[in-house]
Amino acid sequence: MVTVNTGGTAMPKIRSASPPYHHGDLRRALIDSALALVTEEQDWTFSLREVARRAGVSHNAPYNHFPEKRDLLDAVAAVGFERLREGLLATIAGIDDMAAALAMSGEAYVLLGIGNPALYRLMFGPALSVSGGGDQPMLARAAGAEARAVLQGIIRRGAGAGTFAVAAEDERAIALATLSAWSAVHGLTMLIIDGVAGPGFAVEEMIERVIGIEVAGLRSFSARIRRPIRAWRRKGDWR
Amino acid sequence: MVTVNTGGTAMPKIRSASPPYHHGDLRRALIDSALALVTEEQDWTFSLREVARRAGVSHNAPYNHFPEKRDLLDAVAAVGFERLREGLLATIAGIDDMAAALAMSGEAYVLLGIGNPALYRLMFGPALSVSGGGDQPMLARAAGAEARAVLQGIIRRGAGAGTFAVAAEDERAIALATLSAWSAVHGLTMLIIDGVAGPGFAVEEMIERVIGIEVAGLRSFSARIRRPIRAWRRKGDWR
DNA sequence: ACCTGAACACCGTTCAAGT
DNA sequence: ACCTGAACACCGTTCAAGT
Repeated sequence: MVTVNTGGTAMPKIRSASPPYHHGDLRRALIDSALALVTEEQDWTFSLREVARRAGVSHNAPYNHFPEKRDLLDAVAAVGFERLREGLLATIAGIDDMAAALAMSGEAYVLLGIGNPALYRLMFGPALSVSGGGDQPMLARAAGAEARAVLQGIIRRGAGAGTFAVAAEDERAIALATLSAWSAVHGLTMLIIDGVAGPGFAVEEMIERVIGIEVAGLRSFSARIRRPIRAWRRKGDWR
Repeated sequence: MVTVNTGGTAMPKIRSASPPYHHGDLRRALIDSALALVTEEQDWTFSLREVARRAGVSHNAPYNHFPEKRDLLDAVAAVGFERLREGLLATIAGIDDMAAALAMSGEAYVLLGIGNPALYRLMFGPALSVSGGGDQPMLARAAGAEARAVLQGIIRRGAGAGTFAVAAEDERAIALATLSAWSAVHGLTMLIIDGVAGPGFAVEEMIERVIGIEVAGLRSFSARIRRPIRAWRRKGDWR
């Protein structure tokens, strides 16, 4: 049905290094098709066969590039994390006040997340799930770590400047403060996507308040909260 | 294959009000089977047919009680939210210091969540997703709102006592502060479940720090963070 | 090395029956 | 009202081929 390059009688090879059959890069084409599906359908539960259909290949062609469907999801999620990281970096470029940088990157984080909810869910859903044995997909994990490193850099620099109540040389404290900031924006993003944040509040209003409280906490945190040990510690309580 | 009540020749009806065929309550049995599957397999992507098999009925029997598979997931998620709410209530019973109550309930929240990761994912995953038209499942939404109300009650009472920097009569501010606390514990729970929080930190350590910063923020939050409007506001940027 | 087509075991959902 | 069995269209994955 689909005809390509019918104009030429002899199809010259673009490169001498024997390019793959179909596209220049079917692997990339599959990832792009999957990204388009996630974005258009607002749903990450697409079928591998549908991705193949969209890329114009048989339903088995993907197995030449991804051992399992999960590996394709992993690659798609990695692209999402790369875009997220680039968005955060672009947002904080040239800012010297790390409290402002954290607030702005936090806002960008949430807006990016809710801008493509299905992709965001995919990034934190099946791509990261461990689910037993075998070799795990690792692309999303690595890309996610690089995105988190942007936040961690802000916290570290702010700790050095005295902006946050974190000892500048204490990498563990810096990592924990980063986890706190990440939890806040990740949780808010998820709650907005799930439609349980609000209702009756504008997105901007929720972002501003949640991040404002987070920044205030990072500035003033010092005393250790009493940590009550309870029967709930036993995880078996919740079957 | 399965024989029940072979001892009696005549099977007497327990109630005169003509009970359903199989169990006393197949609907409940299906929910229980699904809960057992989620808990044992550590995976919420079970098939409806498997649930039916486990309950000892044909693969179509569930359709007499749930219009779609999603409605069963909704009911299962609702049970999860009810258990969560009960856990939070039991944790804070008799506590007068609302900062301590928030810290303890936050700790209980995360421990309950990571105690059954697949159920927690199910609660915030497919059960809540809106996904277009038609009548939505609403059980999980309602049960989730009741669980959130526990946190909101703590914030409201703490606002009245001057524990948190929230005007006691400002219900909108109370709701936003609750959203902040919920985002923190929800985000942390998800990050731990996904295996991206840490690594190298004990769960207790992460919980204590994240909740400590959250409580500190709720105590000291006042100034409005400058809210920079950026190109990122346009959601289309992140395709 | 890369792709295709047939095949297998499974799934969600529908439909025509049965009691 | 509640349940069963056959049927439909689909899916992920495997296998034997083809170039």
